Amino acid sequence: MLTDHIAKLIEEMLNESDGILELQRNEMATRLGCVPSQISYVISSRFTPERGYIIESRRGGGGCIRIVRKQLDRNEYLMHFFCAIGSAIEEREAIAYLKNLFGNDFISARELLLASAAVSQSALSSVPMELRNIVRADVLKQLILSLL
Amino acid sequence: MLTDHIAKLIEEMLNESDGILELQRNEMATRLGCVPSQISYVISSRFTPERGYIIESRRGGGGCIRIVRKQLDRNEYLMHFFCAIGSAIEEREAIAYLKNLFGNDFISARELLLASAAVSQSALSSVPMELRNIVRADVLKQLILSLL
DNA sequence: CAAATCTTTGACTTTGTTTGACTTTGACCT
DNA sequence: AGGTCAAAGTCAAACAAAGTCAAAGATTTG
Repeated sequence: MLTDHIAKLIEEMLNESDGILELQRNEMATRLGCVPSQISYVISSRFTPERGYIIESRRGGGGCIRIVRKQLDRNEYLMHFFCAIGSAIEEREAIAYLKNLFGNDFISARELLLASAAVSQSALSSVPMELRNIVRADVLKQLILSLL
Repeated sequence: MLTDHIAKLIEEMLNESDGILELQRNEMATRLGCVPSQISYVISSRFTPERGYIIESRRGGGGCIRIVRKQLDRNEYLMHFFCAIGSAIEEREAIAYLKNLFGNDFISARELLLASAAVSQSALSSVPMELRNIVRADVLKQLILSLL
C-alpha cells in the first residue's frame, strides 16, 4: 500500500537523521509519484503525537514539514546519567554534566543557563564548605529527575 | 529561503552590536542581490514589536533603518522580582514565585519544572535546617539572574 | 455480503515569499 | 525657496508551499 510505503520511507529517513526530519511535501509527492495530500494523510494517520511524534510545518515559499520522534530511551539515558553522579560534585564537573545534557538535546540553551545557575558557586555560597558539593549533587540529581 | 537568510544575518549583526543596529536598505539589498522591499518584508514579518524589536527609520539621502532589540522591561521586571526575594524563602513561596514567572511568560513549563526541582526540599535536604531557606533564596536569585 | 474503516485523489483554501511599480520623505544644491 | 536625487515606504500581483475536506475506491471485519 502507498501509505505503508511512504510511512516506511519517513521512518528510515528519521533513523538516518537521528530522529529529526524536515521534508517538503510537494517535492516528496512528486518524487514518489503521488498527490501531495497523500503525504499529509500518512503523517496525520501514522506520525501522531500518541505514537511519540511531534509535527510542525510552515506554509508558503520554502515551506516544509518537520517531524520529530520523541526518544523513548531518553529516560534510560537520563537514569544512567543520574546514577553516574556521586554523592558530591564540584561546580566544574556539574556544569560539564549539564553541557552534556545540552549537547544531547535533553535541555535547551536557556535551560542549560538556568540549571547552571542552580548549581553555581554563587547559588550555594551560604552552604558550609564541607557540605557544598554534597548539596550540589542533590540539586543536580533533582534537576535530572525533573526531566523525566 | 531568502527571508530566513536575511533574518539570520540581521540577527547576527544585532548580536555583534549589542542589540542596536543601523542598516541601509538599498545597500544591503544590493549586497545580497535582492530587491530592497525584501528587506522591508523581513523586518516587518520577523522583527516586530511583539517579538521585542523597535524599528525606526529615516528616508532620504543617507537614510537608514534602525533596529533595536529590547528586552528592557523584561529585565526591569525580573530585577523587581529579584529584589522582592528576601534573604530566606520557604519552598512553597519559592514555587509561587516561579509559577508567577511562568504565568508571565518568562519561563516555559519545562523550565518551571526544572527550576522548581532546584529549589525543592529534596534538592536541599543535605543543607542544615537553619540554612535551608537561605540557600533556597540564593538559588532562586541565581535562577532569576540567569534569565537576564 | 454488508457495514465500518482505511486509503487515494483532487479541488479549493490559507499562509508565506518574492518582485516590481509607484509614493513619500529628507538632504543638499543652486 | 525650489529642484534634484537618494533613500525608505507601500501595495498589490505572482508564486510557492502546506492544510482541509469530501467523494470515491479499497480493505477489513462481523
